[in-house]
Amino acid sequence: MRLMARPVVHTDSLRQELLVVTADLVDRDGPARVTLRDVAAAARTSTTAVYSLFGGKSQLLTAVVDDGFRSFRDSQLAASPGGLQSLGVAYRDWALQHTSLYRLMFGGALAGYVDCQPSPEVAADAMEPLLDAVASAQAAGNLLEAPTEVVAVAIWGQVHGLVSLELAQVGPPDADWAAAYGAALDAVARGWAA
Amino acid sequence: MRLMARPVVHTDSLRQELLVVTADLVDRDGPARVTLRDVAAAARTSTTAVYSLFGGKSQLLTAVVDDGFRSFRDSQLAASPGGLQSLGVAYRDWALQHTSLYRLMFGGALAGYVDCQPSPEVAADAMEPLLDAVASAQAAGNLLEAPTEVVAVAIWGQVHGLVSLELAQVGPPDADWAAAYGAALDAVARGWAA
DNA sequence: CCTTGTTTCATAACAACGTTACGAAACAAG
DNA sequence: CTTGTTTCGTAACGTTGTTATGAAACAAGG
Repeated sequence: MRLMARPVVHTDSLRQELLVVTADLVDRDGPARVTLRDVAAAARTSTTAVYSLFGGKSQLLTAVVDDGFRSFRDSQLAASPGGLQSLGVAYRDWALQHTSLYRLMFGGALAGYVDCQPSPEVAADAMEPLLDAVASAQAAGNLLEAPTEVVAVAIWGQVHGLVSLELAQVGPPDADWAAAYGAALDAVARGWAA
Repeated sequence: MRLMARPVVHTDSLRQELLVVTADLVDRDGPARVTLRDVAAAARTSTTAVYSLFGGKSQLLTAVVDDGFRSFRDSQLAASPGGLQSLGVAYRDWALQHTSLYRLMFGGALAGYVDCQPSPEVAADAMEPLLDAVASAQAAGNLLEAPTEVVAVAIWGQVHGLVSLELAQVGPPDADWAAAYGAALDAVARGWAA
């Protein structure tokens, strides 16, 4: 029989708590101002918990980013019935409702400031609604017959780029981002129409 | 007459040297691994120089980013005679040749990991070739008559998004980015055609 | 009930970073 | 040579991620 010792506190529920608390801090103060000490204090534990449950700060942030991609996929799934345009609108809506998380998800990996690249399968899952929409639009003869993945990646990039320029506030200071986004969605639709 | 004291070493040429050295380090090790001590050592000076010449690390990085936008604008200007498609190709070429810098320019601001947002007028200058190309294509009747700035921002975003997804390696692991980019440029052209 | 043994985790130490404060270095003037 | 002033390299500080240490917590055996 196994010798039981001090009871385990670094359990899976604390893991969840740490994820929530970290996501909150990221959303409130931005990724840069999130420290392990703050995370631990907010979860009423010590920094050791992060190391025993995640392995370190980058793995914690990676887990937060993965959760972000899952939440994003859910919102895409909900918008799926509306077709491609609806996916595009939902994309920006989600990003504007989770600005800091979106910035961490894409900007973090881009800048290389944290080693928090999303797990490939999670990112792939997030892209699935778009892939399906592209495939069915192609099947219906409404979309160009280029390889589905190529079309989907291209559309994703076009949509992501506008949102990320808007969030980074790079570009003309008085830019009308909503108008630009709407016009871009229309252009995307026209550009890929069969 | 002014009382001369210890000769000035923190001169403008040292400022340039610091910019070059920092850009080198960013390009070699990525923005995250650049420390002021390394920068100072590489420029054979002390960290004080960064503070007296720039004010701090964020201002140094901002200056590097601004230089990046200027170099980017030069490459866009060189591609200007080829029209919109040529600008698009040059965009990705420059990004792939200055990956770390590009990541810092856009990912840094997006992730908020450093306070290094580009100076607005420098970013605006970088966008000028695109604005001009859009304006003249509109004048020639080849492009939609939506507000020039809206069209330009939308196109920039579409192009930037694909490049940034490629650099961040977010997306399908076996994605054919070159193909996706080429197809996207064609789609952009079709989508905004008059 | 106390001792022993084992596991678990909070605290404290460590190294590295950005930043600031200090004081030596370097030269003009008297 | 001394004094005065400016300049900048060195060293100190506070904070960060990470690691090491030892106390806390409980089961088993006497």
